[in-house]
Amino acid sequence: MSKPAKSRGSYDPERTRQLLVDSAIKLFSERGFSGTSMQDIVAGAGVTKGAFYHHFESKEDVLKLIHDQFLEAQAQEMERILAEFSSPVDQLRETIKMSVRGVVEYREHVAIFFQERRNLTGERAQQVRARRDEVDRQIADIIRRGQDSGDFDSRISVPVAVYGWVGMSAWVYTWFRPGLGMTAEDVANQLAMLVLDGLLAK
Amino acid sequence: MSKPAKSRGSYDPERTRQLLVDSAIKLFSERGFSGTSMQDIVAGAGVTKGAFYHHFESKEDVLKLIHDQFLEAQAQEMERILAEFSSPVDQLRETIKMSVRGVVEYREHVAIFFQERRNLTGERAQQVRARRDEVDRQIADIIRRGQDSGDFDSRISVPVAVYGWVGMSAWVYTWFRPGLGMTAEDVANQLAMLVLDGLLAK
Amino acid sequence: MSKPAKSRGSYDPERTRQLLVDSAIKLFSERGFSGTSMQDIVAGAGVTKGAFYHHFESKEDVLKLIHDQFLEAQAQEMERILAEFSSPVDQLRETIKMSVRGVVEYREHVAIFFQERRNLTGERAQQVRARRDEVDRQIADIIRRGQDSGDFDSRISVPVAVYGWVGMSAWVYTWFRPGLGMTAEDVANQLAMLVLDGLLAK
Amino acid sequence: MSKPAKSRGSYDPERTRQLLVDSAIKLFSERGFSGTSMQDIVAGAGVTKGAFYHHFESKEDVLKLIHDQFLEAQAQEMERILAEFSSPVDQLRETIKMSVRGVVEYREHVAIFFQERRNLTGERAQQVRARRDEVDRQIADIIRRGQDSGDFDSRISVPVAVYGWVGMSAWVYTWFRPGLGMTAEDVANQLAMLVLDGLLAK
DNA sequence: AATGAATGAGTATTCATTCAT
DNA sequence: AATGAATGAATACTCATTCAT
Repeated sequence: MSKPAKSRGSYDPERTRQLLVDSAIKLFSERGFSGTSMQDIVAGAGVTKGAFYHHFESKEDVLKLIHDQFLEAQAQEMERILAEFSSPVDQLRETIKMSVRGVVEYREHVAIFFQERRNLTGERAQQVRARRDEVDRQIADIIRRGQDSGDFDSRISVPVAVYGWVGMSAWVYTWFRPGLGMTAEDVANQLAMLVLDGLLAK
Repeated sequence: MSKPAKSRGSYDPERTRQLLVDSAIKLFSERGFSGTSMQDIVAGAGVTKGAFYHHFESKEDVLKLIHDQFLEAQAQEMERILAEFSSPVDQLRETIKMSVRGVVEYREHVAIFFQERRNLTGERAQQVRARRDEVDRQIADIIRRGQDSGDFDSRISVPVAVYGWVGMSAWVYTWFRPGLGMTAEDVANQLAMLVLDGLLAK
Repeated sequence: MSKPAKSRGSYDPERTRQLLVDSAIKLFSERGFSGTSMQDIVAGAGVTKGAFYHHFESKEDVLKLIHDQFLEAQAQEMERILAEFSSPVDQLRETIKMSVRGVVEYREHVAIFFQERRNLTGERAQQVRARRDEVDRQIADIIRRGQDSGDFDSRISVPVAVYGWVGMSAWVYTWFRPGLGMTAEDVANQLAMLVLDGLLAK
Repeated sequence: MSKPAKSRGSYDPERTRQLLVDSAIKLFSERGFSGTSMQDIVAGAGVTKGAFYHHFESKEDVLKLIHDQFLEAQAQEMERILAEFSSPVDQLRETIKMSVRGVVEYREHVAIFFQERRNLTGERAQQVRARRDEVDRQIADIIRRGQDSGDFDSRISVPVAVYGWVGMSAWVYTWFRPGLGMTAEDVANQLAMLVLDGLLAK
C-alpha cells in the first residue's frame, strides 16, 4: 500500500536486495559464513558483486541483518508471551513452544544464529550479544518469579535452570525436522514435560 | 632406556608434534577452524609450515585428530559408567557428571567438537558422525531400559528425552567456567535434578 | 561506433587480456610451463594475479588457449592448401612451406606446442590431441592419394612417411631462425627436395 | 667380476644408487623433470630423501647422469659406425638404424633427452650441449663427404640435411613402439629409403 | 650408509572489497 | 541501480635441500 507498484525498467532494487539476503541465508546455513564466498552469494542471487556492495556494506553486514531478523522475531514472540500469559509455568511452557516453532519457521536463521555468531565483530557483535542476553534475562525472570511464587523448585539455581532450558531449546535445530512422525506441537509438549515434571516416573 | 629423557631444543619430533596439536586446539577453539590459518598454527607452535606437513596430512587432519581425542575420552567414560553402575537412574546421573567434567577438562576440545564438526569432510566426517551417533545410541538405551523398568516416565518419547538431555549437556560448554562460584559437581547435580525431578515443585 | 577506439590506461580489459596472453607466450616458450610461475606471468604483463584470474580459469587455461591459437592457424592453412592445390606432390610441398613459415611467424607458439603439450590434462588434453591427430590424418590422406596416383613410392608405408615428414617439419623450430643467411623459402625448398627427391644424387 | 660378492649387512649402496636412478628415469620420462618431486623419486626407489642426497648432489645431478648415460651410448655407437663402415651412404643408413634401435632400447632416456634438456643449467647444460653438437657435427661430416664424393645431391645444404635427418630420427620416440606390426628394422629401412631415395616414384 | 625431522622459499589459486564505467 | 575489471593480501599446501642422529 505504502509502496505503490511504481513503474520501472528492468531495475527493482528492493527485489535485488531480497534476492541477495535470501541467497546469503541459504548459503550461510548450508556452508557457514567463512565457507561462503561473495561469489557464491551473488551467483545465488543472479546478480554481480557491484550490486551487492551497492546494497550492503560488507559480507558481515548481511550476517548482522540476518541475526537482527531472527532476534526481532524472537523478541516479539517473547513480548507476546509475557503479555498474554501471567503464570510462570504457562510462560515457560509457551517459550518452549516458541522455540520449536521458531526452528520450523526460521530453520536457516536459527542455524546461522547458533553457529555463525562468532563471525560478527566489534559493535555488531556487541549488539547481538546484548539482545541475546536480554532473552536469557527474560527467561531468568520467569524462573525467578516461579520460585518466588512457590511453583518452581528452589533447589535449582536460576542460571542452571536458564542454561539448561536454553540448551535444550537451542539444540532442537540440530535434530528436529517437521514431517518425520512428530509434530512441532508434540515435541514442544514433551520437552515441556521433561523440564517441568522431570524424567522420573511419579 | 632406549628413549632417554632427552629434553631440549630442535630435535624432538614428539614435542614438535604436540606443540602443533596444542597450538591448533587453542586456535580452533578461539577463532574457529576457518578463521585459523596455517600460519597462525605454526607460529603458535614456534615451528615452520614444513614441520607441520611433515607430521600431518592437512589442516583437516589435525581437526580430525582433535575430534578423535575427545571422542576416545568420551567413549572410555561411557564404557566405565555402563560397567560401574547398573540402574538407569544412576547411569543417567553419571553421564551428566561426565559431561560437566568433560567441559572442565576438555573445554577446547568440546568447543571444537560442537562448532567445527562441519569442517570435516568425506570419510573423516563419516567416522566422527558414527562415533557420535554411538554415544546417542547408548543414552537412548539407558532411557529405554529406564522406561521398561518403570523408573522413567514413558510419556516422553525416547528421542525427545535423548536430544533434550544431549542439548542440555552440550550447552554447558557455552557458559560454564570453573571458579565462578559453582563447582562442576554443583552444576552436574542441579542439571541432574532438573532433568530427573523436573522444575516443578513437588 | 559502439566501441570507440578508446586507448589508454587502466580500464581496457581487452588489452589486459592480451598483455597476459603475450606474457604467458613469451615465458612458456622461454622457461617452459612448469618453469613459469603465475608471478612471472602477471609481472610480465604489469597486472596483478587477481586480474589474471578474472580473465582466465587457470594457468593451464592459457596454455590451452595458446594451443588453440596455433592449431586454428594451422588448420586454416591446411584448409587453404587442400583447396588451392590438387596434386599430392604440390600439396605436400606446400605443407612443408607452411611449416617453415609457421615457425617464423609463430615461433613461440610452436615451441610451446611441441614441448608443453604434456601439461594439458583431462578434456583440454583430449581436445588438443584430437586436433593434432586431424592434421596427421590430413597428411596421411595426401600421401595415400599420392601413392594411389603413382606419384609417390609405395614401398614406404604411410605412417612412416607421415611421421618422417612431421618430425622433419616439427624439428625446424629447434634450429631455424630467420636472418641467419637462409630464408624460410630456401629452407622449405630444400626440405621439400630432401623428402621428395631424396638425398642420393640421381 | 671386479666387484666380488662382498659380504654386507642390509646396506648395499650400489643397489640403492641404481634404484634411485631407475626411479628417476621412469618418472622423468612419464611426468617430466619439473613434474617429478624428490618425494616421488625416493618413494619409487623405496628409500628416503637422505639416501638420495648421500648419493647425488641434487635432482639436476641425476638428470645430468641420465643424459650422460644416453650420450655415452650414442657416442659409442657412432664410433662403431664410423669405424665399421666407410661409405657415407652406408654410414648414414646405419645411423638411422642406430636411432630407431636407440628408441627401442633406451626409450625413456630418449624421451628425457629430447624433452628435459632445458632443465639442465650452467656447466651441466654446456657439457650436454657440447656432446650433442658433436653428434650433429659427425652427421654433418658424413653428409659433406658424401657430397664431395658425388654420392649425395649437393643442391641440399649440409645444415638442412643434417637437421632434416636429425628431426626425423628424433621424432621416432614420439610414435614408435615395438610390437605394433612393424619391427625396428622395418622402420629404419623405410626411413632410410625416404631420406635417401625420396618419396617420389622413380 | 641411511633415516626422518625441519627449513624457508615458493606454488597456484581465492578472497572480500573498490572503482571506473 | 548495476556491471565487470582490478586490487592486494591471504589461502592451504609443496618444493628441493640440509642436518642432527
